[in-house]
Amino acid sequence: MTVALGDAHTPLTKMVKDALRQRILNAEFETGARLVEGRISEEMGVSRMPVREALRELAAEGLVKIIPRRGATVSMPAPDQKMELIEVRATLESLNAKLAAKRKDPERIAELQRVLAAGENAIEEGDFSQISAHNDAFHTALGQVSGNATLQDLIRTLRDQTAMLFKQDDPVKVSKSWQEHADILRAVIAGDEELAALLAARHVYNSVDTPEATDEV
Amino acid sequence: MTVALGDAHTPLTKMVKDALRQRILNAEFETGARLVEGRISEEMGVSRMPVREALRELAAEGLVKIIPRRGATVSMPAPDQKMELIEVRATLESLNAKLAAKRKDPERIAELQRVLAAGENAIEEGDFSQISAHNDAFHTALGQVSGNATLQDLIRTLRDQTAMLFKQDDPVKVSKSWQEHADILRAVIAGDEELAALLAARHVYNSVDTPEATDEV
DNA sequence: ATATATCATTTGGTATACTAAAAAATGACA
DNA sequence: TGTCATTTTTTAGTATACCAAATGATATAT
Repeated sequence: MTVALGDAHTPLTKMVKDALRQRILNAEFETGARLVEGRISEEMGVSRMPVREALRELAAEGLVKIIPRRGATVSMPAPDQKMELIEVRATLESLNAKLAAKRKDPERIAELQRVLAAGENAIEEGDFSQISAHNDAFHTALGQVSGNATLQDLIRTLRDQTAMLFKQDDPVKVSKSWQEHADILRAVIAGDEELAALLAARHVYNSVDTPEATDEV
Repeated sequence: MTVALGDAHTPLTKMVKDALRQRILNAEFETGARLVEGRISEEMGVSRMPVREALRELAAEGLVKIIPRRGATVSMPAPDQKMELIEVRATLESLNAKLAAKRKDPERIAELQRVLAAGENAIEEGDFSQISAHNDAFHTALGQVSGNATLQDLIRTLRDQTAMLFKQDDPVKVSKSWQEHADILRAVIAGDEELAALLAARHVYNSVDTPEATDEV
């Protein structure tokens, strides 16, 4: 019984789950890789149960695929399923922006503007290390404005599921992306629901990491 | 160790999950009721583990709420959360209809028409016992036409979560509802994406079981 | 050499046992 | 009589144990 992640007071399942999610999203486990309960539990120094539960929960989120009596693997969405995910995600992000534009709660908007500025700053200074954190922050803040918590949960899940499709490493694309954030924000502030919705949807499609940079569609 | 649901070959977790879902949706457990692992496992004649997993899965679907060290309860969405759910569901059903109208695969459409006719028949004959089954069939078939499996999963989950808001017992409403189904289908067949989307969204809002029949909003 | 049958190993499903947190009950004191 | 401390009971979290299904390996027969 190696002590590694064990002890500590928060539910083990949660810790295991977070650790696994991290490693999956970091591509530390490649898609399709088997996630054997026993091996992971041993490695993390916990029993199989928390691992098992964590895997189930990740499966519910779509990051992991479980086949009865076969075990868990890192799920690899088929190409057409990727499109499906993006389609759904675009729709929900669109709704999110629309709701935000409808409510445009001043306080939250101010917060949103701070986050936006922080992100733009980072880019100007060429600091791309925190980009995905800034990205998260912006989208979270936007979610706060829209005020639909249920929607936020769904979007977060979809974001995780599609994370690997949005590898942001090209500086040009990143700054383009933040330009779009600013545009969305402007539409929200103006209360232009339709424009905000449109821009948000387009933002998702634009952010997809296409193998080669094709501008035409 | 009472034999009740035990033995049988499909994973126990699934059986327990389905049984619990059933009972929750049938309001056999009222919202807010505690779902104690030990009690349920005893009652169903299985060990706590499958029950535990089933509860977790139901929690992921939103039917159950779990608080660490406190256990599970039948989740009762707050009034404003209900609106959130409906808003999201309407949006996704709308996307679904839109995609269906875009693809309008002839075979699937034929199937859809059969389901629609069956439902209309049942209503004409005054057979309301199978209404929710017909409803499910129609929406499932429509999902087949749209072809986005990911979307179907999400919609199904949302449908379960909002099931209690759509108690269909008023015959007048039921037949109205099927009228709307027909309208949606017509739009899909015509390939009119926008109309299909609009009607589907409206259909969700119209189907909400308002305590008293207020036509104005 | 190939195919099939048998066996061993791995691994997931389920049960049981133990621990510790939280809730309920009890009792002491003001 | 009400409030607080203490004990008891309940219940969720975790670990371990066992079984059975699935997979891979080996041997045997054709």
